[in-house]
Amino acid sequence: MERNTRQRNAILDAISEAGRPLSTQEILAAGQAVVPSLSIATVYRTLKDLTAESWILPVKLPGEADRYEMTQLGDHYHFKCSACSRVFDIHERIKKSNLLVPRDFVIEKYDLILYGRCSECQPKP
Amino acid sequence: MERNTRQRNAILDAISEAGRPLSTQEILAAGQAVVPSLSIATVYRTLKDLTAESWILPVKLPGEADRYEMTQLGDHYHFKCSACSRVFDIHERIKKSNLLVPRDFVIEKYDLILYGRCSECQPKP
DNA sequence: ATGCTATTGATAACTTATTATCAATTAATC
DNA sequence: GATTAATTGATAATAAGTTATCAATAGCAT
Repeated sequence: MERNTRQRNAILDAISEAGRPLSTQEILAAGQAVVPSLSIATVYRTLKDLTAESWILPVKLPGEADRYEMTQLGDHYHFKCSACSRVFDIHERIKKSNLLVPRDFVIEKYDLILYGRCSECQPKP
Repeated sequence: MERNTRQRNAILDAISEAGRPLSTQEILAAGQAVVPSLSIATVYRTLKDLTAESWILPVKLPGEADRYEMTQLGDHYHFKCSACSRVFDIHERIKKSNLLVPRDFVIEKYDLILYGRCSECQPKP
């Protein structure tokens, strides 16, 4: 892209300020809070551009559409709340020595996805 | 289902003998080796039935269609070869103490997916 | 402020995986 | 072997997410 538009800024701001991966619908809603006319087509277009320019990265969970987060977050994994469906970043690493595979298999990377209840979704005592 | 058909037997045999999760196309190919007329519609129908009867389970990887494996395998995780695209079972566990999340987050379950090269797909030295 | 053209918004089209349809086939019973 | 209804095969239909289309809008340079 060559022009600085309100839509593009709103989308990148939404992702940048979320602190967790956002779905396209979450990005649309957050963007429309700033630019009410924002359309889902522009969201997809802009996500594609921002991804190509390495500002953001897709976060893939099994059976779900891609979410997006800023690239500079470094290695981490993800926690999905089974109640509110939000995904959170977990900034911890697993010791690679804990990842056992048969000899002759070589690990290049791995994804760890945790499922459970986030702090806001604990069952009432 | 109420009848014992060659198609159903071929599909369940394929999954049972594979020793790893199979995609619908792999199941179709393996089944057609026994029943050449086997159609993809029958594969999907039978997978649905076998899943409902708990003979098999879907294996979900991010961004990919479900694969299927036998249910009795117990807890384990999966390794996908980036060269041949096959998925293998890894019968190891992670120590739960290695899974750190913020306080007030409660883990219910997790998926660990490894990516790399399987023993048959190592780069030539 | 004007003009040019990239970008947007609305929606149709597309994609890939899966499911529904229905005539033909076949397993199970007699 | 004939009967009958469940199952199959071929293909159309569906679903959900994403992309393409194109007239209208709005950045940016002048």
